[in-house]
Amino acid sequence: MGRSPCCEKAHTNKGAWTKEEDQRLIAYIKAHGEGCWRSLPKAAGLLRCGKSCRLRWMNYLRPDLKRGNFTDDDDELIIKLHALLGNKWSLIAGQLPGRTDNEIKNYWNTHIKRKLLSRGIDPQTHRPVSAGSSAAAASGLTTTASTAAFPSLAPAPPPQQHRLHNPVHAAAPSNASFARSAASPPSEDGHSSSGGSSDAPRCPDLNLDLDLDLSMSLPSSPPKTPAAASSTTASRHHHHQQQKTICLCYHLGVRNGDVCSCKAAAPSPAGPRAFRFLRPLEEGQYI
DNA sequence: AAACTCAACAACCGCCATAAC
DNA sequence: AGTTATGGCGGTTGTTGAGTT
Repeated sequence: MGRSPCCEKAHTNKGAWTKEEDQRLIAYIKAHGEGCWRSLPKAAGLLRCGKSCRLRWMNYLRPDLKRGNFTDDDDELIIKLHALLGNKWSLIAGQLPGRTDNEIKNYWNTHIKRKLLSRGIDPQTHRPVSAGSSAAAASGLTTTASTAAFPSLAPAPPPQQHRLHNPVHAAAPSNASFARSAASPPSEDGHSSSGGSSDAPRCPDLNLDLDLDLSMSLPSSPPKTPAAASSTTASRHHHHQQQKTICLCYHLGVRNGDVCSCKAAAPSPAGPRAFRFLRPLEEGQYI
């Protein structure tokens, strides 16, 4: 039995939002906070699907959004995160305060893809696109993802000061399955690789030497208000002031102890729906 | 000036995970 | 324990405006 529609489509507006609709939504959320998106439209006097309201708020109306151009640093950060996470736009957005997953996704598709292609890098695999790349791989070329994606970084020694304190880097060699799950490139057709085994070649020696400060920001305690609980994305962004350094494994949804031995403060999951947890993989199992 | 092309981005759609019943 | 409702995510499409012919 299929899902019922989230709203009565016959009585909802679609398409671009008007200024009046925006004002109604803003006013309502200012007065009542982010709450039940399903009932919000009616309560706010909007002829919109709740889902549409949520999207409009999250991607456009939220006051903490940073509008404007991405910097080169942002570009590089997005590329690095994409190399690590694939098309997990919400996770990537979590590392760029004020940016939304939709914005980053659009930016990726319109700017960064071309930027990488102009560098000769396949934007999905972060490996060289040249015809010889597969041959190079077959011949034992050990180009890491980072050097593939950032040729300019290749000659430089591994950075020390911002060396990942997250254990992905450290744990990967001792747990190849996680290394694959966290760092496996998305399939070539642009879809997420979560659909099981793929015939796309994996990069077994993927050594993401990410020069990132991957300090994650998470609520120090589970959301208590319905509004906070209703939106993990919002809470993620709203709690950037409460910086708490935890490991990337945690942020990726790996429970402490499954594959990560990091002892960093990984509090009880920040709310029941904060993450979609990965199941620890069996040896040799691929995502 | 009109027609066309393309980049940018807002919004929609379908699916998934999970809370709620 | 099973079913349904809801929020959230990623992929895709539609619209718009700028640039080009």
